Amino acid sequence: MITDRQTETGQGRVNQLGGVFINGRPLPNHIRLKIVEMAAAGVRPCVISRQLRVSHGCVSKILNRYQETGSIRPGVIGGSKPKVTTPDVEKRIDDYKKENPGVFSWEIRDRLVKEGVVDKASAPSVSSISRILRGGKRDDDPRKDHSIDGILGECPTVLIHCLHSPPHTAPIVPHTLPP
DNA sequence: TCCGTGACGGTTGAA
DNA sequence: CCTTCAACCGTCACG
Repeated sequence: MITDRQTETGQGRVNQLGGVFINGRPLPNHIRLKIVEMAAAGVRPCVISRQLRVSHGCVSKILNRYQETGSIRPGVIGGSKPKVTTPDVEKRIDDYKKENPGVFSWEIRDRLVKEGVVDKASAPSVSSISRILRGGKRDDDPRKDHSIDGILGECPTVLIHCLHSPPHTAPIVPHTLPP
């Protein structure tokens, strides 16, 4: 059985501060907004944490992210990175390297094409190959920089303006609907 | 007391 | 359609 007051749906959980959250899922947008609003208004993080009943670790993280990226939104969850090479191709590259550790990337590319492992047109770039050679890692991760910070309409001036409205009015969320 | 950090248990979604 | 698995989540506890 689960402790605390969980909702019937089993989704809601309550943290040490009495705040509701859903484990594994981002905080709702209006709370993220509020955190940034308050910080912009000069409220200390510890106060924000207590008042909104969000763990200080989370407040810290969200504020930090906002400072770095200018975005209120959580990162992109789930899915896999688009792969430029198939697992099969990666294995071949690995094999070639094992046979001849000093091999150049362009040589590998040539060989992949020559042996018909890949089509000439769709062959991985030399830099892709060298990346695979180097790390055995995945290709580079431009995921974060891809984030488009404009789409939310989260202009700080708007946030501050929100803040100035009387506390009893409903929080004005500028149509920030997650897909 | 405040806050940065990372382990932890969790969910997600393209491949 | 089902499974994988690396990405992110917020909370908690430590320092």
